[in-house]
Amino acid sequence: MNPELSLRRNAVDHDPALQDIGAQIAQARRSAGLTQEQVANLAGITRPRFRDIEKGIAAARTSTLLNIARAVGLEVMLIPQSLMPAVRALLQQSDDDDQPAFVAEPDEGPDAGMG
Amino acid sequence: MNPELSLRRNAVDHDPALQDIGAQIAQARRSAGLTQEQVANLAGITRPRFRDIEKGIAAARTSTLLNIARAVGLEVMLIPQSLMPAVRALLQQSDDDDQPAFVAEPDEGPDAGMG
DNA sequence: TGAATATGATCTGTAAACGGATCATCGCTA
DNA sequence: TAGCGATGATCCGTTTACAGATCATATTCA
Repeated sequence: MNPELSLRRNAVDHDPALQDIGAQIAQARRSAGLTQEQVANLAGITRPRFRDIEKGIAAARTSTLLNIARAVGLEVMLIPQSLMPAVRALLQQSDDDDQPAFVAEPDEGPDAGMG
Repeated sequence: MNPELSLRRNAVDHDPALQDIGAQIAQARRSAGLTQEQVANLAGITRPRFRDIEKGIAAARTSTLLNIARAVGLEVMLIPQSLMPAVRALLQQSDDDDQPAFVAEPDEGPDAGMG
């Protein structure tokens, strides 16, 4: 009774940390130009399962997470909490050089932008 | 037959990447001065289960891995493979700072060193 | 229009990560 | 020697990440 008081994790109770990891995987997958099915095959799981993981619905096993990360060009690393700011700065910095300040649009007239 | 040719993952076939993660967790746990039981409680699992994970025998769920990492002062991060050398350099550097170039020995005379 | 592709979603079974209990072994200290 | 804490290890039952199949919903393109 009183399911609100239960400590049990329901299927609806999605961990935000899992969703965050799923979002990072999804972004890396799109950056790599891969479909869900391709990554699922590379990681040795099925597409429905990979979808659940990308959505943060399911908590993949560590071995599966390693395979997925590598398939999309990422690596799972355990970082001391004290070094997280430095690592974040490193990631942020490389993100900044990745993209120029404004992106060249392939198919719009010269007066289409920034109206 | 020819078990070497089989693609199947047996229970005996322990993934070295899992063992590596387990070793990192064990080292961080000892650095934090925590017992297996303490970390297991902090992570919300039982001690036998945590032992399996630390040994690399079992592949913890991602949610469990996150809880364990935080319990021992670590964080799970997804790093682009291209940035791994930089991150490794960062970890190596802070490891070097942790320990002075030579360790003061508690019980040796002044003429004992660098003979 | 329709075909092809990518993604969302649900179903039935199975394998493995979980809880909980139990016992053994090792190292340390009184 | 006995006692205690930490770790190694195995048992059974439950939960859930998995496989595999199926159907629906865009979206794109001929």
